Amino acid sequence: MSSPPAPEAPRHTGLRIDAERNRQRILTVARETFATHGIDVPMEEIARRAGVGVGTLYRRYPTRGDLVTAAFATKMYAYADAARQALTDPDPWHGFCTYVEQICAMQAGDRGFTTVLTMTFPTAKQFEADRSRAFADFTTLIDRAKAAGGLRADFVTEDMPVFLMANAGVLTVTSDAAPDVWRRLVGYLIQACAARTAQPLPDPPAPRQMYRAMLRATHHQRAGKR
Amino acid sequence: MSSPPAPEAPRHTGLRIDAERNRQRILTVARETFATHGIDVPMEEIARRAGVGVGTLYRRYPTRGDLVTAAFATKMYAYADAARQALTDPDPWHGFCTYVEQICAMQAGDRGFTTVLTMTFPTAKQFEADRSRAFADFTTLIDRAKAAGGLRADFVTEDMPVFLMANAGVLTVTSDAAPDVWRRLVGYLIQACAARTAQPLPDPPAPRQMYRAMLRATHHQRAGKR
DNA sequence: AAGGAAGTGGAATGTGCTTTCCACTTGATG
DNA sequence: CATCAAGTGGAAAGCACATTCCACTTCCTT
Repeated sequence: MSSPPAPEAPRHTGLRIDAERNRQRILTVARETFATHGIDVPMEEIARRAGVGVGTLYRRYPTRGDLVTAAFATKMYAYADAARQALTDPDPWHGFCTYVEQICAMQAGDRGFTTVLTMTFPTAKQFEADRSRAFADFTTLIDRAKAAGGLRADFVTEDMPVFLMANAGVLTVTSDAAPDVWRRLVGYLIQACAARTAQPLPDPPAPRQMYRAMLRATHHQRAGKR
Repeated sequence: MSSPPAPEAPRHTGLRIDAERNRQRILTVARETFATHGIDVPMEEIARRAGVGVGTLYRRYPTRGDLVTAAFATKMYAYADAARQALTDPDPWHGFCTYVEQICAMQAGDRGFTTVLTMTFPTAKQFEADRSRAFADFTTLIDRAKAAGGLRADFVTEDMPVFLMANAGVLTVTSDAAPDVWRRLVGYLIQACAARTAQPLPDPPAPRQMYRAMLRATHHQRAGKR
């Protein structure tokens, strides 16, 4: 359905077949568990659900970040792909709106991904490459949408992560008890992006700043470390 | 500066003076610590900083929720008061915008309050009474702002907590590295509230739903419990 | 100034999670 | 089918935090 080959396929890992089978089980379980419980689930629980010992889990994925990026690799690819796809929409403004909704919907459907989209994992090469690709394509998307006249001129690429953080905030509180509330937020946000409405806005963040913000420790915002 | 008496004053607590002094120290320290580190700081750390033993802290405030609501009582009062004040603005739309900005700024200035505004504490009577008063006055505020023509007709009271959750999401990620980003979000949100721009929105949440969402356990969203 | 109620600190206990380590098992290879 | 590198599980150690408990101290009363 898209251009480059999806990063699926049972690529040869050089592992013994039983080990590879375990690796797959771990990934499958991690995806499910992160989706429903968020990326902070105990490593122990993932191991248990996957039917392996914690030792096995740790040997394959020494840090939580390694497991997270491995588990979300394909979703991250899909994320990048969505921007590429949005570029093919004949109506750039419609493409923009659809894209924002679609990504926020991806967040809404996966508690882990909700968080992952607001963080960076500097050591996960492919992962961050996908994010960069998404950003690059998104930048093109907004340029077009501005040129075509739908999108306000002062919208910047960095506004997208801001929207994702806002959506994450709504989702973490409401996803159980009021699972559609995020749509309401996104409705407001998208309307605020329309050129038609534009009033001046506070300055956008510098890209460097956003990067640093998203860099926060994997083990979520731990309180003060003295 | 406002109508009812602020809940400050060294009201007689029936405690021995040394005990009362400790209680005050605990509250002061809790306010500072929650503000900079969020409401999840270890009880132990608050006790240490206040120069008391954990035992003392626990006897005075048996649960974290008790301490949190005690520490934020005056801020909660100020929160409610802000809505009351906003009603005195001769321009209802301006009053609305100022109010939303002001509350979001309160969140930005206090990591603990950021979270507190997205939760309910059913057992803290005064605390929840203040919240209700804020909601009630806010409802009046939006009715006026709609009547005066600035605010879109489909804005509802429940949108405010949604905005607060969104802002909380942005703040938890950016408050260290990019502390002004929340202003950008709020800029978008407020513009989206303008009647001038209004396009149909997804349905708002039911009040009951929002309540349940904000009811989540005090010990933050713990992962899965099996 | 003495007695007792009120208040205190912090050691102790318990829980939940991370992370390491190694004796044992299993699949691949000749 | 024997060998052994690769792989495994789970016990154990360590850490951070919550929460209880009670021998001791401090204030207040008379």
